[in-house]
Amino acid sequence: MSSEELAAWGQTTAAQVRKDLSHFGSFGKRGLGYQAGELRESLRTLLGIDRSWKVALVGAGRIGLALYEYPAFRSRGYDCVAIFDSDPGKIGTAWGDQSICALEVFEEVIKERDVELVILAIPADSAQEVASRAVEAGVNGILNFAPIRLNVPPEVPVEDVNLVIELEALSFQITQRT
Amino acid sequence: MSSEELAAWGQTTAAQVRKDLSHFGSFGKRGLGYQAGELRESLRTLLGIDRSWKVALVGAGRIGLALYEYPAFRSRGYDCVAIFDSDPGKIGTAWGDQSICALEVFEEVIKERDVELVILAIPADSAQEVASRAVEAGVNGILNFAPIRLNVPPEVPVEDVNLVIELEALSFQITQRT
DNA sequence: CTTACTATGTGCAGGTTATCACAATGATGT
DNA sequence: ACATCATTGTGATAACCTGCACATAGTAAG
Repeated sequence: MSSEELAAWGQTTAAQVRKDLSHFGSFGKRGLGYQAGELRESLRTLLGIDRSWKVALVGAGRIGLALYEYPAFRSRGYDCVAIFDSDPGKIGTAWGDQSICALEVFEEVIKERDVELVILAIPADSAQEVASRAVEAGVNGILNFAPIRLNVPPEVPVEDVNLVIELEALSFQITQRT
Repeated sequence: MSSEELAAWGQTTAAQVRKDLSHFGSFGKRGLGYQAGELRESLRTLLGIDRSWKVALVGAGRIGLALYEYPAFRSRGYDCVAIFDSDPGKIGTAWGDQSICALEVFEEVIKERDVELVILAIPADSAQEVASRAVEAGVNGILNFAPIRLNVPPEVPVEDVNLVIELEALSFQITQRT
């Protein structure tokens, strides 16, 4: 596979592909291109996705459920090993093989099950508190669906998914188009 | 409100705030700062979010449901005026005040209800087809949850939300941290 | 009215990112 | 063995973005 092909696939340019890859090493053969399977495995290792990650889901609402049932999730090695919610009516009930835990036992469960990533699918007003507790409990990264900027130490990466902002970005581009 | 305050709020610098705003005009008063409400309205107009947008949801699965029930959605002026699904068992049933339509009547309904934005919450293998049909039917923008790069004409903006990539970005950052 | 003060808007400099273009290099065929 | 061809990896160049620093302009007080 040539950088040209990879570029077409990823909506970028051949030079960009080569520069980006060269940042991490030399993966191709001159005159021939890249051996796809081999490149794939190198990148998987490099990106840290050649292993499985233990994930906890906070928030057993509709977004939480959608994520929990998302097939690509498990197939890509993200194992949900705990679910939390603040609603007493949900605590103790189960989704699949996971029973929903109370936030009171958050730290305890996180440590016990060696959770590395936390997904926050809760309202904005409780997100900061849970995020701080997660960091304190030793979590390594946070995927945040709450529409709020989390304040966490810089060594803990946070990825934000803000659905409203995505829609607003569309609105802006359409408005500009004219 | 000073650019300093705005910067602290948005996790950036005062100079950045002023530069960004100056791109679109002069909103502040020297020696005084920005009048928050006034700035807010100017930006809303600028971003095209000072009005409501008609949205169609394609895919009445768990992700679709989570989005449909997401309160921030409607409160920000995004009105879901149609829901589509390919599952015959779902067609005709209703979510709230919206009855689920078949994809066979997609173009018809899109045009009839003046849909401007389409949210794709369907599997990757049917996403491209629906996207093309949406563009053909005159839709102005697409919010895509399918893990695939959509091929659409450049005048139709697409925003991608790829949950797996978000998690993988976290994995990468954590892996690099060491 | 004048002076002191505050915070904007912006020219400039530094740094980062993207693009170009080509020498280096390995494969292929004669 | 040699020439040809294809495609990489990378130095040089250009475009872009960020942050600084200050002249500018509006406010407030005496």
